[in-house]
Amino acid sequence: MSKPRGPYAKTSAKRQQIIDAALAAYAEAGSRNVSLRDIAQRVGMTYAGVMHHFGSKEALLTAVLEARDAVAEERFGPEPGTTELLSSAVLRHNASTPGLVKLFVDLVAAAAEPDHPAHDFFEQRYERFRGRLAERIERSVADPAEVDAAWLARIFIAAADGIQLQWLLDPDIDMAADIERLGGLLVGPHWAAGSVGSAGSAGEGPTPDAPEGARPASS
Amino acid sequence: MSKPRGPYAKTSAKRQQIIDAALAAYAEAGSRNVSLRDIAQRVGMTYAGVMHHFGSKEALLTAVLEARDAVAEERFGPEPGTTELLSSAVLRHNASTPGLVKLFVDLVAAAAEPDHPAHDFFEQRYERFRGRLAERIERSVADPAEVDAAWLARIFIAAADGIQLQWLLDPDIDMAADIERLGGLLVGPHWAAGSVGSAGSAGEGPTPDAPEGARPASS
DNA sequence: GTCTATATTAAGATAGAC
DNA sequence: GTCTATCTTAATATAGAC
Repeated sequence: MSKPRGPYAKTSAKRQQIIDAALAAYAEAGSRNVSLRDIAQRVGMTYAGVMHHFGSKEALLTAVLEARDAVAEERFGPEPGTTELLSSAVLRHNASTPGLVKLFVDLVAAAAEPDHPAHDFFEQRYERFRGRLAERIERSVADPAEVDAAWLARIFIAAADGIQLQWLLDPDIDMAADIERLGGLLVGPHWAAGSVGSAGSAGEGPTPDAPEGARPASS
Repeated sequence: MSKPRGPYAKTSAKRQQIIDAALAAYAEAGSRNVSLRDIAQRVGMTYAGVMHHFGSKEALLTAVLEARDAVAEERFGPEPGTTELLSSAVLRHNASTPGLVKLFVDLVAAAAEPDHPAHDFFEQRYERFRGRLAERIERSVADPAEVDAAWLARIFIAAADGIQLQWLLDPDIDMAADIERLGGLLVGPHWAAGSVGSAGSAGEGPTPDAPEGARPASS
């Protein structure tokens, strides 16, 4: 997956370089006003050169989001479920990169079309995150039989996505605090016991280092 | 506001005709593959003719969403706050028009950009809906001092928006049931006492006629 | 005042030279 | 693997007919 040996090493490096440039472009400019020509210029290439590596703009943007996921996966390790509970820390980090949040919303909206290149990616991504979160919820409550973990997972991810939508229009909204509070209310004090401060508190806990690309289902 | 007398009557009619055509186009095709030329063709006009009436594509699309809001406002009457409680009925209706849901998500994502033509529209729309919902929540609970109505409004609208995002990718999700259940859990049995069945139940209540364009903050 | 016709600009996609 | 050149489509602006 990382650093392939062989004739593709150079290509892979270029790809990563382009992805980084795209990431930077969206972080700075927001998703409007970002063309493939802009991105190409950042890496000292032409538009056609970028197209050669990704085939289409949508493929490149999907690769950008995949790259963020990969980074998150690496940081949190293989233990399933725990990453999702960090969502308030993630939202806190996302608040510093509105361009990337916008990229996510833009792409997921476009990917709703069944024949969109990124459709399968997002479908599987949501499925995966819902499954993991549900599993983690079941293990964190006293009596798993009393909660509908699948429903809770859907709702929680929905709230996280939706609050980012509102935040994009009104940056004064404290996304992380709102979601943390919801977690405390929905699954009780066990929520986020792993690393974030106690639920219900709206203060900004320590949360050592919010990883670059970790989030439950929203960018 | 409606049916102006004078020289603009014909223009106004044309505008409405175009809006209806755009609505139909999005309902059928989804938001990709819909160009202003498609819409123009539906009303027997050229692209430039449509442009004359709206000035830009974004202005037209905003007008479409405004028109839906206007219809909802008319149906529900002036009583503030009650409309929002119908959201599960609205979501049930929205489930039949994925193209329009996609239009909403597409536009709101684009409108996150501060200089986007529809930015102010969405900003005010969310502000308005949050205010109304918060007010209604305060009146529906036993002790208003014990709930943070503003937070509940943000979270509830966020969940409604977010669940539609998931539904676009997985139509098997029962948006209305999920949100109804959340309402019952967050603000208790008083929730949706107006017209929808008792909260917490995932069944599909009667909800006589879901109006064309009513929804709290999502399309 | 309302619309058609046309031109310009920009972006994504493709073909083929090197 | 990278680039030049070209094609297609969409958005925008303008001129002028009725």
